[in-house]
Amino acid sequence: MEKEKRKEREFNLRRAEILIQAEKIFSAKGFYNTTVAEIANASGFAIGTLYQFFKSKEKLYTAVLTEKLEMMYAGIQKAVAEEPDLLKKIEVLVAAQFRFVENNTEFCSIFIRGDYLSLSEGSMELRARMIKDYTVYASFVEGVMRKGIRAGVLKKMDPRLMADALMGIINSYASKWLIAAEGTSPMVNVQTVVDIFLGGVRENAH
Amino acid sequence: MEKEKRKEREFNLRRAEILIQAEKIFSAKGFYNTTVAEIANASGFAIGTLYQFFKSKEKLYTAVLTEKLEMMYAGIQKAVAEEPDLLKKIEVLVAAQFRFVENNTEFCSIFIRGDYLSLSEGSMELRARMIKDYTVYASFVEGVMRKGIRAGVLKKMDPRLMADALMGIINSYASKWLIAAEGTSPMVNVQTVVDIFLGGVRENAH
DNA sequence: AAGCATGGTGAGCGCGCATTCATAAAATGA
DNA sequence: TCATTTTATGAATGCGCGCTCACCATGCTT
Repeated sequence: MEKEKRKEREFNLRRAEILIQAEKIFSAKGFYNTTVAEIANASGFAIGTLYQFFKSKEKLYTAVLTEKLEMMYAGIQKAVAEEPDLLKKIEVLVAAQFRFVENNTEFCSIFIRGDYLSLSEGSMELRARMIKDYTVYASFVEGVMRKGIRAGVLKKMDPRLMADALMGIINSYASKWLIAAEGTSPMVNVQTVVDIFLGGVRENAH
Repeated sequence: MEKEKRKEREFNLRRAEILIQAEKIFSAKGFYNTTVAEIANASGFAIGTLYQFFKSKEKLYTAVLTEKLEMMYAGIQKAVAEEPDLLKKIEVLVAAQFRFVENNTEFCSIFIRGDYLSLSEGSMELRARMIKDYTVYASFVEGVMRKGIRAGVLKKMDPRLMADALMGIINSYASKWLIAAEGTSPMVNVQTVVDIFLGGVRENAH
């Protein structure tokens, strides 16, 4: 029946609108200082209406967090997979991550705040899911490193430790940019990250 | 007057006991899921008594966070200053930081949780102080890099970006260890961090 | 157009918790 | 020992906010 489809489309539109507003507010004030009334207000619905889309404030927060995060991980993995050159894969990864941060500052602020680490009881679920998603992604990065090692373009070293180091550098630059973000793009640092990660900072003998 | 001294000593002892218990609980459950009653209970005081030591829950949290953090920064800076060799300064820095993490897991968990990013209104104070302390520390690390560059042992590169990269790697390893911490010491990774940071992960031509 | 149903509404309920303060206990000192 | 100051106590208070639910409006069917 056609009706049903339209209904569903509208439902999803409304839901998406709520998610957008929630993202803005959670990003500005954090989970605990955001009220459901505020989100309802911003998205033009009554409080009760929100509860038709999301069972609880925590579920709403969970949706904001997980849906985009999975998109990000998937997008990066796709971009990296499409680059054949093993060393360039790393550059593509860094660039993809920075691009995502640049285009999703509010979302990333929520992520960095890390309120999901502190939700009570009920949402060990969310915590677990975030950790799982992260682990899967980290394993992917580790895989990139492993291939590099096999091919002889990267040093023989625990690929997981390599992956952690790269992700740490990226995270550091991204966080700094999110806090300071003065008109610049994080993309200007892609090459620096790659250079440091691949070649280190030591001035080698000439 | 001698009395006054004893009073003060006792006051500080009680205060310290409260801080220790608060650290434990905040670290386990986060700022928002910890109740003042719980802390009072754990430290063996009545609720009202806590308020003679700390004006509010936020002030208590602030004290837990800032007092040790300043110790950490000071300790690391001292250790690094005492090492004359410019390259070894970096190793000393990494080791000092990891040692602190190992000996202060509860405190570091609170720090990593980052609830201080989400406190409302009143504690823009705390947020500002944390950022200031961090900035000062980052400038110190930057100074270490700058000296290395001047001396020709490090590449000519923005020393602040170098510092951010190093701190990012350290942070990544430290966080991972705090979450997983299975009997190992984070110290086993000092050399890896230094190696990656100084020499990168690229297999250079032979 | 008149019922019927589905979805929207927001005032109010209930609860959890930070904070206070009247009172009790302890310390001080004469 | 008693009067006085200082410190400890935890029941009671007040408030903020997540969530519910009795009612309303819109649209669909006949």
